[in-house]
Amino acid sequence: MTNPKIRNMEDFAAISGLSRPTVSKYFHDPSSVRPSTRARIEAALEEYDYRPNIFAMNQNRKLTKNVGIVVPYLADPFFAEIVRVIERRCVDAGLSPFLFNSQGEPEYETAILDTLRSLKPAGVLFAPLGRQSDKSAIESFCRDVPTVLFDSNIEGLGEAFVGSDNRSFVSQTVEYLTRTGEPPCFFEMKTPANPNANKRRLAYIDMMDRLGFEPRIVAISGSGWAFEEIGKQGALKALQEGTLGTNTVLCSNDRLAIGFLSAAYEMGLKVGRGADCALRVASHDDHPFSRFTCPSLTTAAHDYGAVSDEVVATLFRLIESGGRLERRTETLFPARLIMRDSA
Amino acid sequence: MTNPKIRNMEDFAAISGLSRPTVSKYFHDPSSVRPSTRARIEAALEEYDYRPNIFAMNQNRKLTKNVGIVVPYLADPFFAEIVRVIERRCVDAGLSPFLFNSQGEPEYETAILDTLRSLKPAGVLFAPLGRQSDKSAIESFCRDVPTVLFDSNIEGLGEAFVGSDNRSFVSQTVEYLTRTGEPPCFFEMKTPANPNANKRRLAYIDMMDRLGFEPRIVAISGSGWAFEEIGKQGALKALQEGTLGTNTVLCSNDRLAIGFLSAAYEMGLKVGRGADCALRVASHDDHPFSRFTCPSLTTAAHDYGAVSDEVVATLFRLIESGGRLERRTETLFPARLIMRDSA
DNA sequence: CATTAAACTTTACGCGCGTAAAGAAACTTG
DNA sequence: CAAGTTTCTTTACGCGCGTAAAGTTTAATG
Repeated sequence: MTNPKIRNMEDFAAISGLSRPTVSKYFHDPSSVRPSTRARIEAALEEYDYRPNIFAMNQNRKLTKNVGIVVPYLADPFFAEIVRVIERRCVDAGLSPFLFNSQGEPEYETAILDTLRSLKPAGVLFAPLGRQSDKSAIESFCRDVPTVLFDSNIEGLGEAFVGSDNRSFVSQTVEYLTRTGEPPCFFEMKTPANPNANKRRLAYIDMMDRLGFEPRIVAISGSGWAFEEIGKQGALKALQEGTLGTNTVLCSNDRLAIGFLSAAYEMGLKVGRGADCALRVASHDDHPFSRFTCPSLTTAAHDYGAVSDEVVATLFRLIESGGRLERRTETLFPARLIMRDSA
Repeated sequence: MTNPKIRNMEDFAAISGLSRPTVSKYFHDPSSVRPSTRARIEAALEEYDYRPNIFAMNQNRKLTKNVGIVVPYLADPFFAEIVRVIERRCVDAGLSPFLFNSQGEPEYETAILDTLRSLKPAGVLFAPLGRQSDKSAIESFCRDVPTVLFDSNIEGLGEAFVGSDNRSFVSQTVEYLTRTGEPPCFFEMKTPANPNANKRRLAYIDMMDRLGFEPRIVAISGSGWAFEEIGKQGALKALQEGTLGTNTVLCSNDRLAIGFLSAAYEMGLKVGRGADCALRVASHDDHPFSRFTCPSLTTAAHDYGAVSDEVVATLFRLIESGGRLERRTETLFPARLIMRDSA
């Protein structure tokens, strides 16, 4: 079938009876050539499975079609899920997504930015580590490469930020919990890595104040990204020492809650709304596994679809307007309360 | 600081007082130049943060330092975890890992292979979808690109396979369960996507035969990668209809088991070893979350570390021997039984 | 059918680097 | 210190493609 070996675009242009610049134009944008020409190229493409050399292509293009996606911790199903959606959208739009995982480490994050810089991406979707991030490295990166931040905002950096409205998460859970039972304490890590955690704590305090209740923070120790384990140990300790001060617990995020539920189960404490239950537990994020916990977790859900859509849409706007936006926008999506069995 | 703008290797060689070919050699292998020369380059590197253009670099190199990593479903924490370790090893070895996610779709998997081909990687670590994979596409890919398969084997393809010994998983769980209680039924999807599932079923049947028990397969319906949901629905159905035929359930994998436990909890069935328990549930994989289920899950664990190590070691051997190995090796690691509370 | 715009061909240059060859300079060794 | 070896410099070419300019063909329009 593939009799004459196609070594490059020159060869391929020859066998399809066109000139190389025309073929080059086609690969840049198939609709930029006459339909009849396009048909000829695509017919040839069927027969000889030629693909332009990625490296040579990107070397001279002012703007590549590469898109960088950087997340702080890919083993967290929350990010895995968001990335899955974003990646697909990019491919559908003819872009080449390159996925990077900071693995919770600032040095790694900075190294990724360096790599990314030399990939000359048309745009980057970047969820920073947060508190631990090397701000100056990110700042310099954002100056050179069109970047959309998501999940964790860093004030003023990047061309735009897309994320969820932490206030909306907390106000809904706190409102629901106070309305249906005891006011909740707030269960979180002492030194959270993610800025969203801080926003949630502040929103909790504010919300409790507003409703006329005394805020009560249960800050557990532990660092890193093993949130479930940290939550479990923290919960065991808090439950044994009785430091919760209420029968209602609002966890900062679902992964901590998963640990909490595990601890409660081990201690024989039944969690839920029923009269026979010792505790109510609610949380935030709608982690992919939160519907399978025991009991299933009442939580405030990210609008995954809307966030992903907006992130990608912002990226496209950014690319189309040549890498810079008029002004930095911050888009926050509200949460949706999901009532399950845990509270 | 960076007064003269460094635009390319030429410029950089000039300011570091060396010739471009020498600098080029350094970037190819820092130890290939005299220590004093290396020091000069690295000093200059400190001052002017030059990085060679990735695209130009790879264009002419016969062998790039790129490594492709392809997994079937990244939102599965099992893969996320393995990838995390593998990625790190590659970076430490001076290779550039590129991560790809097949997202459970054969077309996507094939497209990734095409992309990967043009990335001219030194080697590829590839966990295929399995049954759904386009075998001929993979075969052709493996002919062109040095590939190590992992997780799912495809007979004869790739230069090597590294995975876990399904027989070892099942024999340990079956032995343990039969020894300590009723013989287990085997809970699995009717049409599993992954070939490991088939091997586990066969090992179960074989093991039960050998121990003189009647094998009993509970095959639930459902397709795709939402294993927890499939397991939960299947478990609800099986428990309501009483089709298990025993109080002991061995799930094909942890994600199904997570669904099963959720179903049991909702039905008020207590799972565990105690006298007050209605069911025992065990499984395979040691999924990152299996220690946080309620009750915590008794399971047979992959030796994540050993598998990752061996995968990467095989890749390095493959690269060093120029992309081909003398003979195709298949390395299987045994499981380790982890007794927790569910059985 | 003439006019004009769009699409194409030809020609040519450049991107940033790999890499090879030949000779000069710097290190080793006895 | 001479001989040999390693490392470096100089020179030069090529990779596969982007892209620009100028000229030619094709299609669209009145």
